[in-house]
Amino acid sequence: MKKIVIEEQDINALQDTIYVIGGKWKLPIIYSICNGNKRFMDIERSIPGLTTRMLARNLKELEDNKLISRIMNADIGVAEYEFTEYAKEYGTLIMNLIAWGKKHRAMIIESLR
Amino acid sequence: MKKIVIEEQDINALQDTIYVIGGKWKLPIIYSICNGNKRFMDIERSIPGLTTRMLARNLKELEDNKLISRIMNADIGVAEYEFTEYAKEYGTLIMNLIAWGKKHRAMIIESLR
DNA sequence: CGGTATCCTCTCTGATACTG
DNA sequence: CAGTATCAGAGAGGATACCG
Repeated sequence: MKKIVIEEQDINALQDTIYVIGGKWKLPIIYSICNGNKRFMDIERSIPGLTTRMLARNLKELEDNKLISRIMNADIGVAEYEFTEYAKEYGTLIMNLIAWGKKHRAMIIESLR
Repeated sequence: MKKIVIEEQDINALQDTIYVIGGKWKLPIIYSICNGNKRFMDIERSIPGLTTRMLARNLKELEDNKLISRIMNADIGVAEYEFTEYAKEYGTLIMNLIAWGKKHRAMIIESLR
């Protein structure tokens, strides 16, 4: 039986982590950019139900957290969004979260049978 | 340069994960139980600003997700909450999230200087 | 095209009182 | 002690119109 020991400051770090990728649209947006969408319009159209207001807000938050970068291409007059190298370093962590989510869902479903 | 590849169903798993430990009070509550608090009153008093309503609701959600278990001790007339073995299996993941949160915070602070 | 501004709704949260 | 019930406020999110 393992023992969990967490310090108070860790809780703050953990809440920060969750906040950065939390909310209704952050992950769908990340997913969309993963799939090659770079422009505002492309991202917006790739996510059903997402409004321009929420997209603008969430892109700004992700940018503030250095997970994506906004590059204004003056030549062609459009902005492009892409992942930062910083974001890419955390692919493994994301994968761990995904793996946990899948196991968790399976466990909950099993427990309801 | 690493490439991130995420499937659509992964996004759902990820949102589930975040939902389970998201919100304002889940992590402080987990932290409190970590520190040996087992009874409703003890947990409530250990977290400034937490109301009985939110504690009751969050304990129920954590219980629904099998992360904690509620044990009614009829002999002494009190309920006790404790982590499930299931929750303990994911200590490593929690630690990874904490580590990420700390590095992330340091990076953001550094970028603002 | 790539956003802002405005208004509205709805959920989450807070304060407080009450109960077995 | 361990909650539940009720009401009210704040903030996230949605619909739509407008702007450089």
